[in-house]
Amino acid sequence: MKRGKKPSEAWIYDQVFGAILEQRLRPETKLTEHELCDVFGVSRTIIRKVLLRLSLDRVVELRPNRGAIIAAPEPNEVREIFDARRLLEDGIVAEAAKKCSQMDADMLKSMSRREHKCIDEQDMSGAIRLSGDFHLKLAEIAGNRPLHELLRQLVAQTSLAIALYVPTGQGMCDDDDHDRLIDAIEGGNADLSRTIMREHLSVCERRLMLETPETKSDLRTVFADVVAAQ
Amino acid sequence: MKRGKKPSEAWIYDQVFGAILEQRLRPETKLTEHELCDVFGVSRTIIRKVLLRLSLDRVVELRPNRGAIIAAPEPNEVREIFDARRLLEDGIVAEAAKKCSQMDADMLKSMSRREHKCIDEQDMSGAIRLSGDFHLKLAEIAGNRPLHELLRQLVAQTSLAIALYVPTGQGMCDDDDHDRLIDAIEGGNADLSRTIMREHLSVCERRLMLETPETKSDLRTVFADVVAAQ
DNA sequence: GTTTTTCATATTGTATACAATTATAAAAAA
DNA sequence: TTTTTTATAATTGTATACAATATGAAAAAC
Repeated sequence: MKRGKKPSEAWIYDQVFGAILEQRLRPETKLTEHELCDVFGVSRTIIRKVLLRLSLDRVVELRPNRGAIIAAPEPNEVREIFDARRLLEDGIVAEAAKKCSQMDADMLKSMSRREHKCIDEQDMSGAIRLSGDFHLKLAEIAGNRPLHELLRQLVAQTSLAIALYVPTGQGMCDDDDHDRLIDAIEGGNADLSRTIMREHLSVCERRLMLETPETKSDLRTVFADVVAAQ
Repeated sequence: MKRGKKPSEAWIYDQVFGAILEQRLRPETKLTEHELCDVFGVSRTIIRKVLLRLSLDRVVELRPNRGAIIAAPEPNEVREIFDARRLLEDGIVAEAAKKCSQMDADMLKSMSRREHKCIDEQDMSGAIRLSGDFHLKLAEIAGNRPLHELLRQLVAQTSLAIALYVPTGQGMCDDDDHDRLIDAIEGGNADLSRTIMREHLSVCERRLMLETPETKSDLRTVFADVVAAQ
């Protein structure tokens, strides 16, 4: 924690969100207000604001009178998030392709380089973060603030889903979709950009182990064949 | 206000939002926490939560150390909101056309009737609300919860924009776009639905006036009748 | 042995007290 | 008069106290 000065609400938000990305905080984990107060050295007033923001980003679930837990989106919900992103980013990337300046393109390339570096160093939470920032930068280039804010929410939820459904250490974005996207955008090719974006999001979605059932296992089902053989 | 029992956070949110829609609260009006506490008979804790939620919906602006005021989106921002809605609702209405059941269609028709009734009775805030609900119902039919939540935010911002940029009493939706939309959706015609929706949103946008009326309101006067009922 | 009840503890929800900051207005200087 | 300064009041930001609710463990009932 920061020395001397008290940590800000935004900083605490980042710390908690980061811990979720790094899977140090697992889904369903209870976030007790008093514990967070102790950890960060602030009052419940601040912690409650952080928890409210996280809950509005659907990263934690706020249950009335029963406190906050780390959210655990069902595979079904994750698919809806990706559907929503395909719709939004289809329009965003097309607009970005029209408006992208040389400075914008340079920034995108720099972000992509940093992302590759994280992947090389096995820093998966860093890679998830930078990947999200890359997509948000496109929304910024597209120049529609409401869309940028909406995508920010979807990216936060996607980041949680990746942290949940991709085993630690396993590669998520070891391809170079982002680089191909930059080329298409830099060339002002809106249609190609859209195709790559759509395909990119679908590839990401398929990499998630969404077939894994979230619900608890039924013992009878699990041992059905063993018992039958008896 | 509710008798005896203290008003809930959600109810206060609705009251304030409703007052904005009905233009009893004008843009730039300062929302002093203590005054709202007096008006609604709750502590600042509750009022601050309401203000935070309203600010996240961009209906009020929360300025650090300087309190909350009713938001006044610039014409430029309003255009971005409509751009964003065209993108989202293009996809939403196409999906709704595919999935719309008879029960859904009946509900849409019922909502449209109620909307026409409000317009006939010059109840403009009611009409704005019902129009928003109609669009949100389409998102519900489309069956994508994240998209529904994102559209809810955009609808709230649009409602504020309409309340701001359309003079009181003047018609906003005196056409029957919604009814034509229902026909296309009921017939499962996705492409036609998209065309109507796109055109509908553009017509709404063009109806808005680009002059900014900025008279502040007095909180006690605005909520006088609500409090008297207690 | 299992379930239900009861009670103590822990946790969240709300109100309020105090601190930090900003707005207002009167007094002083230009 | 106009501007600057300064003190006072008003308002927001944060911490904490108290109330309402939920949790969990021991005792009672079945």
